[in-house]
Amino acid sequence: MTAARSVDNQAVPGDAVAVGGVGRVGPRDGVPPSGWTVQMNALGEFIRAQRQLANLSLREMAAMTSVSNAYLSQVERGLHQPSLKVLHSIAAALQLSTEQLLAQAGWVSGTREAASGNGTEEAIRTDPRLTPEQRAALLGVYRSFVEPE
Amino acid sequence: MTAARSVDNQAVPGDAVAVGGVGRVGPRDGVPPSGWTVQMNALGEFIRAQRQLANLSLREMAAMTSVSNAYLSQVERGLHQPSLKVLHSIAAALQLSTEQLLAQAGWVSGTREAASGNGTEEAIRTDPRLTPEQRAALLGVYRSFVEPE
DNA sequence: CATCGGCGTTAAGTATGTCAATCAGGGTGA
DNA sequence: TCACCCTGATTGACATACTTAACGCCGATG
Repeated sequence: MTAARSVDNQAVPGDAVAVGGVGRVGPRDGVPPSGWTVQMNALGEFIRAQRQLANLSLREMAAMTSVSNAYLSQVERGLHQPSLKVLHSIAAALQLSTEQLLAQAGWVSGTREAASGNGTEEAIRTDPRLTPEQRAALLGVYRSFVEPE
Repeated sequence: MTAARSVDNQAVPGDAVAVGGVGRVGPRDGVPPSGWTVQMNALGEFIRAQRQLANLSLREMAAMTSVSNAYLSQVERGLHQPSLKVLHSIAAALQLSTEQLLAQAGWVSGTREAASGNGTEEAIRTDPRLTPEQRAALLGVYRSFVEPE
């Protein structure tokens, strides 16, 4: 765990995936014909991560998306493939574009700018809400993260 | 049911489908909770057009996509909302990108540029070069900077 | 004419997405 | 302690996606 905020992670018996290991999911294109459940899993984990990052409970998100918390739970755990409609609502609630969600699920290969990753630097640099000192600090942290050595 | 459909035979193209101009209202709405059949219709028409353009019969396309011709027919007629899996197969068969199909269906808003300042948050959250922990940490710092309270 | 084979559509069945109600656990305050 | 309220997870009922087997129509061949 070691997340900044203690996310009350109450795993049940069996406790599936700890968020620790995976690292990141790369956008891989192609048509994985049978490796399907993998994508559901990746999508679910991504959604859960985003939701927790936004400090939303399942029920809060359910209210925003008009999707039942029960189903959201199942989607996040990779038990179901959500429809377009649901996916779209989720993206809206998380303030993401549908494409980004789809990219995470491995469905859509495009996503030019998100893949490069240096969009973050640019965003920080041009963020009008930050003071120069804050900008510098944030950039420093970010660079220390992404810099290999 | 509701065979409000004229008996016109399945003559191939040439028949004007001009049903009074759908008119693609605007890229403004997200997903109008109830007005969503419009998009199914648009998607279906687009698929049918593309298929005929490629000189494919429903059964041929069914073979390529591993989706039954019957279902393809219904999708093209706007009777059903295909799942991601099916949509992806269709896109492949028509040699289109999934994004193009989704765009036609009106699901992806294309370029979502929100200059309202949360661009940084989004960039951080979707940066593939960050681990989940790093994301959470960076986001925490950023929020502490811009926090209004 | 009759038969065959292709076309798109329909009917009925199965699989899967989705919801409302409920459960078990944990934190908080009286 | 107990009573609350909120968290995520489960269950059973229903709606929708999807398939297989048929139908009616048309053109080509015999």
